Amino acid sequence: MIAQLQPALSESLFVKNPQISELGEKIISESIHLIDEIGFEAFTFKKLSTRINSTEASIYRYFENKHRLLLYLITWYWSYIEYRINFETHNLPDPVEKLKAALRIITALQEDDHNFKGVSEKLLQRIVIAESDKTYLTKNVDDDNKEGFFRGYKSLCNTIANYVLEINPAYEFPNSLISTCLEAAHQQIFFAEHLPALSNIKKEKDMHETNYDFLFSLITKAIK
Amino acid sequence: MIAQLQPALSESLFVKNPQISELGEKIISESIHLIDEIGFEAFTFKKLSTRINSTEASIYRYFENKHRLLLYLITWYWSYIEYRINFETHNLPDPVEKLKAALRIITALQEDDHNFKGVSEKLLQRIVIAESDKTYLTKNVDDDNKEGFFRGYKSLCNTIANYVLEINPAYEFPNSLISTCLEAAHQQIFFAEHLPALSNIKKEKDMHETNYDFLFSLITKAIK
DNA sequence: TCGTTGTAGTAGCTTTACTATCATAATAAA
DNA sequence: TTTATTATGATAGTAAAGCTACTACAACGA
Repeated sequence: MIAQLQPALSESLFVKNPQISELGEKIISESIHLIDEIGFEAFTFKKLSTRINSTEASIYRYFENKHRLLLYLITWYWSYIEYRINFETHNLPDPVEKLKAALRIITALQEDDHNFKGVSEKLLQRIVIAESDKTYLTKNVDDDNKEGFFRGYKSLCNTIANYVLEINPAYEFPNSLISTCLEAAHQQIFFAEHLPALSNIKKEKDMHETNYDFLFSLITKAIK
Repeated sequence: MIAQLQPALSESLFVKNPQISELGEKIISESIHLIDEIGFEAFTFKKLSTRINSTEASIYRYFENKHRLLLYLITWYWSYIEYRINFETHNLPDPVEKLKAALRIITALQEDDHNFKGVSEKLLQRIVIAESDKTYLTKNVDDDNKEGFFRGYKSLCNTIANYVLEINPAYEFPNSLISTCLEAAHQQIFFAEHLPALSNIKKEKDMHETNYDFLFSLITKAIK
């Protein structure tokens, strides 16, 4: 299981694999907490280092910069989601059921199941909601893409787009539809919490269920 | 016309109104060029000041920081879009036609029509595509929202959501649907250009038309 | 026990983000 | 015409961010 959860990380996402040393693990688990607390802009290696009783320079030995660390965390999250989707859809013959299962996993509030030492899936989901778009909204997208940093996200999008094509092979925009919904899946939660005028999802009662309903009906009607 | 295009900017978006002085206008027009060229992260008041032969301190007299300047630009863009939508839909009785007109304006490649001195709508649209999400993806969203900084965007979303309700008063998620589509409208262009695996819109041929088709069919099917 | 390698810490540098002070030119009010 | 106000510019300074060069040391295999 843990081997599965080691994401197929493009070699160059890190300078040195953080999963093989104690310091590396502390960097990962504490960066998740710190980014969630203060946000990615205010997050620095300096702050992280004092928190884990280490030094800035030591963290730079694992990650070239904080942007790469964020990319690592987000990539980890999506590969974890894709692993769970593959697991859950494995014996489902009906593509509609596969689509439902995938959407359930994506929209659900993640619980910490301690699959990997120190990684909080719950906090990671909050980071995905608030920070994931920043991984690609940079002037380096094209280079980062060439390096394969977005492979995990693209793969997830493609997996689900293929369910769509199984349901309706004639639908013209499967990838656009799914990327739109993957983005909306976290955007709508963010809007519900911070800009409620932009959403009909209410913060209080089963926001994640409502989000699922919204997206599932959006997809199924679109591809009918 | 120009009076109309002066966006209803919340007072506190700027320290001093940039529209009333030559320096202010240079700050606006050149910041658009500079942000488009080097991206918002690399953009600094220092770089902007040397470019307009002024000083950092002078720019700080207009905007508290670069984030507020970005907010100003994005707000300007959306109020310009809403103005054009109001203008174009003014005499349309059919809500479907209003929806179409709005979506056309949003998805179209903007042309510079020199409505306002030095402001390039074309470049502004590119900034919206690449940078607009960064206006709200911060730890300050709630405060910024209380200050009314997102009023323009929320108003636009609401205007179009009302067309949706006119078409189908029973539809449950008008605001979620439209905010999803407003976001997708620029995301899909970004994906087409930088992460093509996430989109079926091809960079070359009438990408904006295809984007319109994708979004229009998405909305109409969703609310049927 | 020597040398290689891996790992972490110290110290420094440059840039960013911002503020404070002073000089001066232009404009408006008395 | 003098005076006050405002707008910009010049200069300098601070704290933090982002990054790098250098050094220390422990573990290990030969």
